[in-house]
Amino acid sequence: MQSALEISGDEELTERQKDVLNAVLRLLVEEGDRLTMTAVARRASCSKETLYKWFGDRDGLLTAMVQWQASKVRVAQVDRSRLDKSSLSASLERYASDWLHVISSDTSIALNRVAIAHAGEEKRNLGAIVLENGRLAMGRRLKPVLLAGRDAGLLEFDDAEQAFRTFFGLVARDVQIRLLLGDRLKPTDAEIGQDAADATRQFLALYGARNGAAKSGL
Amino acid sequence: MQSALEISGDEELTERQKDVLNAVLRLLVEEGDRLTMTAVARRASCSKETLYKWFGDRDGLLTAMVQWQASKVRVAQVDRSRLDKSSLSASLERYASDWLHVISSDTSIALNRVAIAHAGEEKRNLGAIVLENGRLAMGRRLKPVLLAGRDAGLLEFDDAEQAFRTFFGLVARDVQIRLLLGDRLKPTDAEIGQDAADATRQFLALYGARNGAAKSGL
DNA sequence: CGAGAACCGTAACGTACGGTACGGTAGTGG
DNA sequence: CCACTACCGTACCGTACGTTACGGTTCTCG
Repeated sequence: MQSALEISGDEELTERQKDVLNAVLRLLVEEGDRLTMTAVARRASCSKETLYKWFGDRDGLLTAMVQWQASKVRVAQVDRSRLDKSSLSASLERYASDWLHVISSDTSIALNRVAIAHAGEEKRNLGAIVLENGRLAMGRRLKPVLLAGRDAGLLEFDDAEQAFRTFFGLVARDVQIRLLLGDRLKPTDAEIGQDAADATRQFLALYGARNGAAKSGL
Repeated sequence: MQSALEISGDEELTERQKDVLNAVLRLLVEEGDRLTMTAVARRASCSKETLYKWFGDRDGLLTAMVQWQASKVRVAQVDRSRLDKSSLSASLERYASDWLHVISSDTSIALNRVAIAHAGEEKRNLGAIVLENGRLAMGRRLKPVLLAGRDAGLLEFDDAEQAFRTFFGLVARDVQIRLLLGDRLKPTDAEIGQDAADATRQFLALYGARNGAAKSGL
């Protein structure tokens, strides 16, 4: 048994419940927000009564699924020891590549779509959950790397948040919005690798030390 | 009278019909995709019968509204004569500022939300309409400016599309996705001006001529 | 003025779907 | 064996909302 109103996501979910949430996710990728409770029950081979007992209502089911997925977002951590120019560059490139893979995935697209559709609602704001565990979590993870790079004299910036946002822009560009709007873009692994390398090179050109010409305005 | 299936958007719309679509837009900003035909009729002071006669069905109404709005997206055109470093910079900054204003507006957010929610549907793909008249239209308008800048020896790049996408990333960064997900961000005019100036400066640092260190990878 | 079109306001229809109830089965514990 | 729990499958209920129908008003045109 499980209270219908959990906050943190993955805690206390049984395997069976995760199976159900997986079914929800698959259905969401296929059908978008039009999925029905009946379809979920059939796909997960469970009864609607169970769905309502576990998750409260339709919104609770979607929220649980989004929280559960959000709790799984993990991007490679970087060891901040022995930071030199090439290891910093490699870390940034790794981040960029991971991030591009995430936002290009079917599940991320489906999740962001449903979160955007339900953004700004009073209770159970899916947009806030996805925002917190997507874009904002990325910022929290990358910022220490940027600060370490500055401490090591490899980067120059005043505001780590501004620097991160620039990096974000150079990496993501128009990819996410185009995919969300249904553009058939789907970059290949090779393209993602290339884009990550380009973005990293551009970021270092703008914020790398010994490049006074390109210092950010802030 | 009007066929329910128009393609290009603003043609053949009477003032009264535009009033109705304006009501739809206002309602969409307030309520999102949950707006009902009854609410539209009440807000627009028209009968549901009229709505159905003019627009066919609910989807047709939303499509007409999105097309109509899309047909209104116009960003300042730049005169390509007398292109020098400062006029190019001013043009880019103007573009960046206009674009940030657009994507920060309530109507753009509402429109993109509904388009994303309905993206990838078979018929009447709102995502495609918004994509075509938003991001892609921006690209078509800015590319000639970039090419003119290259012809004038002010910019260096191989692929105008790649250069534009970088500019797009530097300008938009995480603003659009955050707003779509419900983040209270709402940059002020002053912030937009600052961001536009920063993005332009960064873009010129990367792609401006006489800056060999920062050439794009492609 | 009369006929008809265009439209408003509202009542009515049909249905899809969220949510509930209930009977049936398997497992568990005493 | 009995009581109990947890669950499946399905039938069922209530309602919101898309869609249609219709009576009444205004306007145009002859």
